[in-house]
Amino acid sequence: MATSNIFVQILDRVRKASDALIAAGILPAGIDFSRVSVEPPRDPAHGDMATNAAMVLAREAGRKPRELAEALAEQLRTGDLIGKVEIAGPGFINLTLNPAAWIAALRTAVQLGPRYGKSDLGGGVRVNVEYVSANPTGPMHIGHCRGAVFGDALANLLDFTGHKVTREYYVNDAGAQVDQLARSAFLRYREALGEDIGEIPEGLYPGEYLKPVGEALAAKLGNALLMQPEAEWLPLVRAKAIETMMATVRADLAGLNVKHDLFSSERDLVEGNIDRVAESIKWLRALGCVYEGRLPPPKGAPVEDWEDREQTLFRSTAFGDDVDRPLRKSDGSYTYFAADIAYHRGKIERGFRTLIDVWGADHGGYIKRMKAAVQALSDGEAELDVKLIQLVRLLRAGEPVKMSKRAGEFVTLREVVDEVGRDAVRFMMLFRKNDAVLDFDLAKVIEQSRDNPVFYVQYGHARGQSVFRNARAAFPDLPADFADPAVLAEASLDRLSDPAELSLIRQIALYPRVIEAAAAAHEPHRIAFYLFDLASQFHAFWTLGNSAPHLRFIIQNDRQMTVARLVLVQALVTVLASGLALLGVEAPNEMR
RNA sequence: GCGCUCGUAGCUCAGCCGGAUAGAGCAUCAGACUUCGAAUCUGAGGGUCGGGGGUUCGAAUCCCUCCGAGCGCGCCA
Repeated sequence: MATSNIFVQILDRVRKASDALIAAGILPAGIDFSRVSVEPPRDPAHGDMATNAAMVLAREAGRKPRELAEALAEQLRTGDLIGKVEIAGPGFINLTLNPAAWIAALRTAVQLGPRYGKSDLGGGVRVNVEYVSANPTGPMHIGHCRGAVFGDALANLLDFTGHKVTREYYVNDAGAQVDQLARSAFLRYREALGEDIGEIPEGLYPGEYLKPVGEALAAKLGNALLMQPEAEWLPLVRAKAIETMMATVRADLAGLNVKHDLFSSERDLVEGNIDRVAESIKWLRALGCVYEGRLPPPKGAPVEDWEDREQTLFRSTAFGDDVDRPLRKSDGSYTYFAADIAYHRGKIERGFRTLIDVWGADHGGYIKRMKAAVQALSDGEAELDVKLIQLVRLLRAGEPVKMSKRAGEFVTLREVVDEVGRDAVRFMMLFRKNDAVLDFDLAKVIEQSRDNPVFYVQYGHARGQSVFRNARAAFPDLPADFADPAVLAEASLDRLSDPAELSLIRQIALYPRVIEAAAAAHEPHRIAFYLFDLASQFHAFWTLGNSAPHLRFIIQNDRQMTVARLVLVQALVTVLASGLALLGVEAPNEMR
């Protein structure tokens, strides 16, 4: 796939210029080109693009940056892409492209349509993205949803950039929490049989969402469970409760349009044919990464029931962690970490060398040991990137929404989606860096104003589509498809020469670069910010038409100009729709 | 005490794995509707990028240190 990233195309030109200098003996052969970049300058007066090549290569070449810049500039002046080459500051080479180069970029965008911005950056490498992985102990709330949307968008983005992505959900269906879930459900079962259960005891789940589980059990089994000891009824009730909760979670995710390829069960790791946790520990022990030993007592907040005892430890300090980490609890069962090791080992065994985990920020202290485990499990060949998702503060018109976790009263994801819509939730969750706290204001996100970025961007798309509707009324014989190469070849795109038009085209041409950077950094929020900027430029250009009628999209007596402008609008809606699709947000044709 | 994530305009935040004179929105003030959607746009004021060192041709960005905030610190997940 040839890149549609015009910055990469120009970087190739710079590389060719360097090659020419190598041939001329001005640069040494095999010089390190890796730090050379071509980027848009902050100040438009510096041209369309700037390269740091002369400054970066100067040292190794043993030449002054400006002198080298002169030599490179001379080479860059050849060819038809670049119109103006200037040397500035300490050795920047500022490039101004010929308008034809921008027009070509515009044509590319329209012609590729939904494929514009796609790249083979990932080279088909398999990437495992694990996200949500919320405990099946209740419906999803607003906190879970940010990680869900983030993971989903990141997976979309990686897929778009040539990675083979598997989307996973790790179901924590083992351990003490789901046992407590089972006990809570059992109370609801007794309640359903007519018993007065009073208050739900501390430590259990008080939410009313478990009532249907109790009722279903009562309807199906009558009072059969009441006679049994806990050891007998618990697995049964637990399975029913988990099944019901996971069905809820899946429905909640579907409501957000968050997709997963695979739900992996923690319980299966232990209760399958093979105890994969024991197997993983044994395997690591053979490598010398697991041993029996003692840990120093924890610092900071004193632990009341601390007892010094020998235990099974993972040697995470060998991989940069602060202390070695226990794999078994005092009752002999595995720690969460031990199971997670087995789970990640499974990912590696399935062939993944790039792992991405999306976690809540409160799990930050867990990163080092998990990375250490992945190092040990893969002999250093797999890489784990953990994306921490900061907390969401739910507001209504600036006031915090009251929630009491103890009473089981929290605003569920479903309620939020029902109130403000999936698009608003998804876009806002991505309109912030993942590691920064996010304020989500239920009142603001449904505002129809510039203050609300969701609306602002979607309105940009709708406005673009309205141009087509109006244009077809004015010129009934317009081409059906502006992405048709024949239409594009015939259109007089060189008439798009106003500075405002070229500025909009430049922003459109930036899209592939933004996509690649966002994918490389695992930061989908960059797309959201880019779309906001793009919409902003479009709205600005639109308003120019108010006072300068010749800059309107539809020129009644100039069909040729109208077609050229429609191609520009086509590019705009193409990119807005593409970016919004990556974020999982609708691109509406009208906002009414 | 240690570790992690942070600290950018009055407020909310961007700042593209080191680039040139640090950007946007809100708020404030001043403007643009017989308009292809004014649900929008234009302009102005507003900054020691928490403080201080260091690396570099060049630092909001990398390193050290201090200050401040949030999160975490066997046998919860």
